[in-house]
Amino acid sequence: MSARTTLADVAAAAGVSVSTASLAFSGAGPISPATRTKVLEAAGTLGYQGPNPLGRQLRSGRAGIVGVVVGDSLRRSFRDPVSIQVLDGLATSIESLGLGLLLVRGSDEPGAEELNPLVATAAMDVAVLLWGATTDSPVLAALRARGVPIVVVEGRVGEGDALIRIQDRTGMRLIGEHLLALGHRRIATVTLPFDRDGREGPADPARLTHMRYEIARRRLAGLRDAGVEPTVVYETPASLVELGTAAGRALLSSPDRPTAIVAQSDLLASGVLLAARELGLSVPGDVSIAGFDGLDLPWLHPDVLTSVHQPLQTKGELIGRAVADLLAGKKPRTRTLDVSLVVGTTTGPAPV
Amino acid sequence: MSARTTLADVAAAAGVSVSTASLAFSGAGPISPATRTKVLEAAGTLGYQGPNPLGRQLRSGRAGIVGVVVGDSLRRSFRDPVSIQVLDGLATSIESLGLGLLLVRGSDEPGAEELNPLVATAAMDVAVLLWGATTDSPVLAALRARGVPIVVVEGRVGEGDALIRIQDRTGMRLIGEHLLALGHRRIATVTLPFDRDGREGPADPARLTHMRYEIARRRLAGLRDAGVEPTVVYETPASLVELGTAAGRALLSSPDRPTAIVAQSDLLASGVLLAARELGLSVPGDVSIAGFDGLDLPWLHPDVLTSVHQPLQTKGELIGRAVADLLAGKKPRTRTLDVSLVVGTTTGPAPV
DNA sequence: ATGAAAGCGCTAACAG
DNA sequence: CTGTTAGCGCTTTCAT
Repeated sequence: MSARTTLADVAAAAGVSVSTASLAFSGAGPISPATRTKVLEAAGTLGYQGPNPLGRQLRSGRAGIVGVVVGDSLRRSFRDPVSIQVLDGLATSIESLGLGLLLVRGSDEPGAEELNPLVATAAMDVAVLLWGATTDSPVLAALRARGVPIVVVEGRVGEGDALIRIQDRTGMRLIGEHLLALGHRRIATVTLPFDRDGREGPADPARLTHMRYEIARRRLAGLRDAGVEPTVVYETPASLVELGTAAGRALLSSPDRPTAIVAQSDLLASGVLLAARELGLSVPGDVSIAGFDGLDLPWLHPDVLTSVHQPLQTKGELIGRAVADLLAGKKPRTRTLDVSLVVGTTTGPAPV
Repeated sequence: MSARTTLADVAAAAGVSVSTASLAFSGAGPISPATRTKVLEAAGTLGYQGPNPLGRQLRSGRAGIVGVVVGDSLRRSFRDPVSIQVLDGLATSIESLGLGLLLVRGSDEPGAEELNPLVATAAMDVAVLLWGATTDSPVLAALRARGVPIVVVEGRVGEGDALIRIQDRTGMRLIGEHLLALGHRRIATVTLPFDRDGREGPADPARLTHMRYEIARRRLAGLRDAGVEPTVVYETPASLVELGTAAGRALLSSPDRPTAIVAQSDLLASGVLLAARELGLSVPGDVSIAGFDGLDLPWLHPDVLTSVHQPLQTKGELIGRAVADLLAGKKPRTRTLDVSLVVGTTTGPAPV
C-alpha cells in the first residue's frame, strides 16, 4: 500500500538486521536461502515493494537515469521519424542497462535564453544531446559544469564528450556522383536548417558562411565533394514535408528549372516530390529527386525515393553503448556509422 | 568539475553552518542578504553547482519525476502523431511544474509477460499510462502495489486513478449522423485494435465481443448510437497509414462496395483514401471517407479529411493538471474533453 | 538570523 | 552467514 513501509520494518518483522534484509533483496552478498525467504515473506505480509529507489540512489551515488536532451519542443523533435527511430533504439539499449530515460527539453539558443532548469537540477548519470549540439550551447555548458558525462549525436563536441555520427558527407557525395553519372548538370539542393533562426528560402553567399549546424554543413560539403556546385541552395527551417513542398514549388516553377533536386532529408525530398506531382512534372522524366535517411514512406506509392540510408536503430544502440562506456569510466570516443546509397524510382537520366 | 563538492564544503568555505548554506540555495527560510552572497560566492569559487538532487530527493521523499508509460515499443507509440502531440502538451505542463518526464516502455500483456523492471523500481512520484490501459494490465498492478498515484489516458481505471479522455462516442455519433444525412446507407468502418493480438481483417460477431481496448469499443458504439450498423467492421492492429490502405483495398474492391468508410483514426482514414485513389475511385463521388483525431495532413493535398477533432495539446495539459492534483493530494477525477466534427472534402452525398 | 542535531532509506565495510 | 557501524547529501525542526 502506501510507500511508508521501509526496509527496517521488514527486517524487524523478519527478525533480522537491516543489512541482512538488504542482501535478501539485492542478492549482492552471501545469505542463507532460509533467511532470504523469511525476509521475502515478511515483505509480502507488510506489502513492501522492494527498496525505495531514492535511498538506494543516494547511497550508491547513481540515479540510474540517462537524461536525453531533445530540441526545444518535443512535438517538433518527434514529428521527425528519424528522431523517433533513434530514440527507440536508444530506449531499448538504455533499458537493457537497467537505466531510465529522462526526457528533457533543452532549448539550444546561445545567449540570454532561459535554460530549462531541469538541465541543471534533474538527477542524471549521463546526458545525451540528441541533435544539433553546437559548441556554444548553454545546455552543454550547464551539463559540463555539473560534471555530467555527455554523449553528443551529430554535433560538435568538446574534449571529453563522446560523439556518435554517420558518414553523411560521404553519403551526399554518393548521391552527387549518382546524379552526375546520370548526366545531370543543373542540380539544386534543399537543406536542413543552418541555424535556429528559422530562415527559409535560397541562401545567398553570405548566409552560406553562417552554418552553425553540422548536419547541413556536412551534407552540403558532401555534394561539393562529388563535384556538384548546386544551382540553388534552398534552406528550410526544419525537416518537414510541407517545407519541402514549398521549396519544391519555388525551385520547380522557376524559369531555369533544375533537372535534379537533392534534399538533405527524406521528409524534405517527399515534399519536393509532392510539389513535382502537383506541377504535373514527371519524376524522374522531367526532374530527379533524392533524399537522405532511408525512411520507409509508403504513402509516396508508387514512387520509392532514392536516398542514402543510415542505420537509425543501430545509431540508437550505439548511443546506448557510449552511455554504458561513460558510466564505466571509459574514455569518450567518437564513432562514425556507415551509410549506403539506395537507388529508388525517383532518379533517372537527365532530360535532353 | 567533479561532483565531489558538497554543501558541507561550501558551508565550511563560507564559514557558516550547513543548514544556513542550504537556506542560501533554497531561499526557504530567513537569511541575511550578506550571508547569502557569502555562501553563493564560496559556491562559485568551489565550482559547486547547487544541491545534489539525490540528497534533496531522499530528504524530501520526492523524486520530482513523472513516469510516463507508453506502449511496448517507443517506435510504435511515437509513429503516431496523436501520441506525439499529447506527449508534447504533457511534457510542457510537467516541465512547468518543475518535474521531469521519465519515459518508460511498458508492455501491456496480461499473463506471463515479463514486466519492464523500471515500472517497479524507477523513482517516480506519479505515473501516467498513456494509452490502452486495461484493468488486467500488469503495469497497472505493479504501480498500484508501489502506491504510486496513477493517471490513465483513454482506458479503464480502477478506484483511485485519475482518468483523462475525450468524448469519442459522441464524436463518432456525429460522423454517423453526418453520413446518414448525406444519404449513405452502406457504411463500413475501419477500427483500431480490439486487443493486443495483432488481428487484421473483418471482425466476425464472436470477435466483436472481445474488445479489450476502450477506444475501439467506444468509437464503434458511437457509430451505432447514430443508427449506423456497419456493413463491415474491419479491424486493424495499429493506427498506421499502410494498414488503412490494406483495409481500404479490401473494402473498396469487394462486390458490394460501401458508399462510405469511417475510420477510427485519421491515419487509417488516410490509408483508405490512398487506396481509393489507387483504385481510381472518386472521393467523395464514389465513396466518402471520414477519420478521427483532426490531424493536419498536408500530404493528402488537395483532399482534406472529414474528421472529428480532439484537442490533443489540451489533453496533454490536462494530464499535467491531473498529475499536479494527485501530487497535491487531491482526489483523482475523471475529465472528459469535448470533440467537434470538422467536415472536409472527403465526404459528400451518397452516389445514386 | 544562524546553528546543532536528527534523520530521509538504503548499502557497504568490517567484524563477529 | 549475519549483525554493527557509518555514512551518501540534504532539509528541517528546534533552540539559541
